[in-house]
Amino acid sequence: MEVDKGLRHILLYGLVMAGLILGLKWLQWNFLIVENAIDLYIGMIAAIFTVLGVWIASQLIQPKTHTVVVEKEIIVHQPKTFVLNQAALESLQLTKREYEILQLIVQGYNNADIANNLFLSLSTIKTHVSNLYSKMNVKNRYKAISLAKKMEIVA
Amino acid sequence: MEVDKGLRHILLYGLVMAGLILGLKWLQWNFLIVENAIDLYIGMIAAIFTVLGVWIASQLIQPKTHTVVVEKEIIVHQPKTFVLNQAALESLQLTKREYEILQLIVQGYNNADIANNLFLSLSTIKTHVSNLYSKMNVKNRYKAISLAKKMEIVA
DNA sequence: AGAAAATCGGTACCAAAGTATGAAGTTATT
DNA sequence: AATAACTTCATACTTTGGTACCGATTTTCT
Repeated sequence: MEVDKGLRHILLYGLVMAGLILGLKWLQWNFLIVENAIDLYIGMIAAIFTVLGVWIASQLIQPKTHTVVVEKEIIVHQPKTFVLNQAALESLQLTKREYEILQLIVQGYNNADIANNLFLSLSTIKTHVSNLYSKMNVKNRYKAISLAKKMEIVA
Repeated sequence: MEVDKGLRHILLYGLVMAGLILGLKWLQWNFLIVENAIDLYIGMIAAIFTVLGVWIASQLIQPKTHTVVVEKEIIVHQPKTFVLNQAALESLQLTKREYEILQLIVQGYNNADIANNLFLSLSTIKTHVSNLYSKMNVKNRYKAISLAKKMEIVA
């Protein structure tokens, strides 16, 4: 494509040149150019070839490419990957055990299961859970679960 | 800026022209151009002004801008819009009341709240809830909530 | 070393959740 | 009209969850 265009231009230029030379020859022999009229003749040639040069340049100048970046939104129905909200977790001032138990509560374990899981007595779990609720300012596991998820402190 | 540049070019062009004319005059009077050498002379002028034309054009012609649009993909995480899984819901064979109560349970209501909400007695709610759990094959509300959400039968 | 916090455990008590069973009225469906 | 399913309510009971105390270690921090 580019090469074809270049070739076409070169051929066109050659033909225009040939035509002009012939035209000039004709002018030269038929109009008995006087010595004093040589300036006018040269001026004509200068003007014609200037215009030719302008035309050539206009053909050869490459267009500037202007890149426009358009943002295309891709909506993905994908669960947000869990990122622990460290600040929120610290704001609750939970102990390690309390946080550990909270995570088990979120997973749906009951107190007895948690006790067995951690090799602790049921009373201990109850104590921890109760303290946990106090710190979270909730009154039952369901509220604790919702809050913990909303605060992004559990997966 | 644009105007200044245009003016500069016009002045430059004038000066170049003046210089060329002087040069040509000098060539004309000092080299005793023979009649037969007129073709060479004209050729020179043609070439010089062609180049001049190209130069002028290259300076003045604004390159055409070719706009290229590039799409940049941006992933947007959007919470899944709830779509009821009708088939899953029907597979449980819940009654209207049971499903209604399930929805309230998912929203975190306790049995007493549900009773007040539906203007029913606590015993009635307990009965419905118990039957509901039997059909869902779970033993408490937390499991019922997780299952209902997993089955996509509640928002 | 001493104080404070965290951990573990217990008892007692109450509230809520859940099960089992029965009964009576209503609504569909054949 | 008869049957089945649904709805409502009640009683009695068991389990689980939650609170309020308490005491005894262990760990952490100053």
